[in-house]
Amino acid sequence: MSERVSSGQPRSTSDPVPPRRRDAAATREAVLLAAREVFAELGYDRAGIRDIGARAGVDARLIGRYFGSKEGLFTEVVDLAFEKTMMMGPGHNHQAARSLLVDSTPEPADGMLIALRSASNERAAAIMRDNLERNYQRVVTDGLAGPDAAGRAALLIAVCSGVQLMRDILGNRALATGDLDKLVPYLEAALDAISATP
Amino acid sequence: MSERVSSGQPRSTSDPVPPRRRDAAATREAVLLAAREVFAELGYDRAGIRDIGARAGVDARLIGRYFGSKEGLFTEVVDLAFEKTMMMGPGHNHQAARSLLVDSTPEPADGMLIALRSASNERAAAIMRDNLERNYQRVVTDGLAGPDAAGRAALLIAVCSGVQLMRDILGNRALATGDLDKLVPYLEAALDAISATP
DNA sequence: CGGCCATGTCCTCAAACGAGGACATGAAAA
DNA sequence: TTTTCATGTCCTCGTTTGAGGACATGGCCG
Repeated sequence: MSERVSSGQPRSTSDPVPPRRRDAAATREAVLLAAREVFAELGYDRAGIRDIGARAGVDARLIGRYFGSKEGLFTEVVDLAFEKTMMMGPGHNHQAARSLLVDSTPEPADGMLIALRSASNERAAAIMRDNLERNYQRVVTDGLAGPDAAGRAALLIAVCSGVQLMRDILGNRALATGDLDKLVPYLEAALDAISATP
Repeated sequence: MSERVSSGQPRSTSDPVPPRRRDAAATREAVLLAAREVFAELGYDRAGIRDIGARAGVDARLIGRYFGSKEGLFTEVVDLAFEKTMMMGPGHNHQAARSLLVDSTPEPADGMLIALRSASNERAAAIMRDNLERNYQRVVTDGLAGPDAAGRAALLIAVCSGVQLMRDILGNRALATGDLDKLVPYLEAALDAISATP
């Protein structure tokens, strides 16, 4: 089965500093960071507040006090995760295609990973939809000229989401091995076809 | 394995409690149909064998006897769901784009819906990846000329998956309302950019 | 016509989940 | 220094999940 976080190893992967006693802000931050990791790995449903608390080195009950509920925590995590994301549109498509196909670390696309793995939950999907439209999609829309900018921005995000789904979540072999560089021009052309002003 | 369906009509959506006699084949069929619906609605994790059994009008325990486990049932459902799916590639892209954007019923894309909603589970993802590569992706690949046909087929499927994710699962408003017909040419052009022989 | 095995139904179990209230404690305020 | 309240910890509860074994029953074969 998947690895369980041991109670004796409470430190987050990016938080190597142990001496934190009573500091609400630092605790909140540690919980948010751990939650972001766990949500990205397991999705909303499979991520448990016990896992998150253990990874943050914090009692699970504290999450309820700070964020109200698991759903409240998820909302804040999604806010953070979509703050800086991969850009698309004219002038960005080559980099986006490369980033999606050949780069191995999906670090900046953290938000999308959370979205893909949490899509099965209706409440989580609604939270992500609102945040996506209000922040990320808005930025992409602003970068587009021509008619139907909002719809085309949604298409661009959809294309990138689909590639990431097939590659990182389903683990499709055609997108995991071989000459992925050869596929970059195709994906780039597809993005250009949507973002180019007609 | 008798082929008759004497004890009832083919099960349909929201079938409450049909009178079931003793017919193993019909029972299997009813369970598979109900499971396909429930998996498409809720995804692998949230779908319970109790739900499936209730919708099929069958004791939940019977599922364990017929299919071994929930995972075994899922495997058979995925086999069925990808049997006939939306076609992509040269000559199909306009119809595919229309089907994804303006058609409201995602009935033929049943398999993709299951895939999108079950992506969070690693075991389910592996089952779908295998089936997708072995059946659906293979057909799309055969319809493509030129180099890197397998990778480009994966890209085509990825694009369509992404659109369906944004539209049907996340419920993005830019892809749910308004003049979706105006977006069809963009999506079609994107698909063409991938499937056209360079 | 009668036996019998496939078919269907019921029970339970162990584990994991989210959420909540009572209590200890340390760090800042007076 | 003393007070005090935010901060952190532990407990339980009720629910739901997937899975398994024992028993009733009915349709087909002998």
